[in-house]
Amino acid sequence: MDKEQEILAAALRLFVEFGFHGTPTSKIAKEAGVANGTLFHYFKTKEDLIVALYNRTKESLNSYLAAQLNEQDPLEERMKRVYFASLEWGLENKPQFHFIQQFHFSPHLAKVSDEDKEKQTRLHAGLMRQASLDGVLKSLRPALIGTILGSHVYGTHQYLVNADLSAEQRKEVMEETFVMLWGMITK
Amino acid sequence: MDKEQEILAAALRLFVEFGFHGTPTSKIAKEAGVANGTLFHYFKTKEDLIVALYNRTKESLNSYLAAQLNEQDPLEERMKRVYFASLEWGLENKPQFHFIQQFHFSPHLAKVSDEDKEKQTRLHAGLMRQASLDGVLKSLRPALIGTILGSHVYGTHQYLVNADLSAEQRKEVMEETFVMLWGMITK
DNA sequence: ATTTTTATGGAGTGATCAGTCAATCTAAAA
DNA sequence: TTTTAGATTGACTGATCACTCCATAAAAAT
Repeated sequence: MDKEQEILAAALRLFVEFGFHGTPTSKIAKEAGVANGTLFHYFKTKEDLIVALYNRTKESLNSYLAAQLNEQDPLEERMKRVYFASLEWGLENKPQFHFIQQFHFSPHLAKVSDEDKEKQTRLHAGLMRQASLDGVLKSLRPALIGTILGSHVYGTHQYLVNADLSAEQRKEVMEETFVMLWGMITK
Repeated sequence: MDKEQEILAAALRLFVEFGFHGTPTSKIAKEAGVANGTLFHYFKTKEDLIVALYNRTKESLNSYLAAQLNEQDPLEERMKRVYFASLEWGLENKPQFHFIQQFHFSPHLAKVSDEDKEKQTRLHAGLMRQASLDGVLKSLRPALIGTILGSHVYGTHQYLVNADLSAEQRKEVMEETFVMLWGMITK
């Protein structure tokens, strides 16, 4: 792992534990095993570092989701795959998942460029568009469905993290909650 | 409004706009129209201020919900009332609602006492308990239902805030999403 | 009326932090 | 071999910040 990656990884760990305020850049550098100046060689400011960490984390999540997707599958199957994969990624990457939400309710959110935002929603937007064309969804405003879908994932993830269950029980919860979700948004 | 209230109100405004990090206590004091020392007379530390602000905000939300509740109503009606009231409170108090979520994903969450936590969940816990006894809910883990319920409210609120709709349209969305929610958690 | 407690002010302080800078190292290009 | 460009270091700095402290005023208690 090169120094840039080390810095990002260290920052993630510390931000989740101590918050943006609570982690000085000096501690990030020390935890990453690099000098203070090196951090600022890679990231012009602390805020740049925070935003870059967010963008790369979302990129990582999205490429994981994309890899799980089979274009031949029918729509419901693909949606289910994305749902499961999101939760699995969240369970395998708890700090990352937490960081994403932490970031969403911080003022740094405003610093994400439109271009990056578009990249980060492309996959989901595509699925939603197709579902709309197929006419399987309830005739609700698409944005409403999207938002509710997202919060359902976050909510279920939160439950899975807090109640530590066996692998089978977890799978069961995912199945149940997907059925709930699907029933909620389809005709 | 006394000085303590002024300080809390100012802190809320600034925290939502600039984050916990981005708002120095000196700015809070200035915005509240009090001296620096006065702030520390009421709150021993900045963190105390943040936690107190959270507790009082939740208290305000909960007492609003409690006021809407009619003990004679049947369970579904009471749940619907709480659902609607939560969203209405959130729309009337956007910064407060945002602050609550911002706080949830901050390390300050750990500083909320068990006693305060219990107070803040009492109302919802009571409704869930009754629903459980009545046997109207799906036989899922209660904690799962609770979590999903909460995130459904947050998600719907987020949509309502971003898509600025007329009062009737908002009401409609609330109706629709409550039906979705109710169908999802009941047998 | 006197004492005690609480509220308010604001200048002051030590610590901390984000970011700079000049020096050194590395390695690849010329 | 020499040059050049980027990578890395860590001491340093100016600014900022949370919090203190003491003076004073207002209110409450005696």
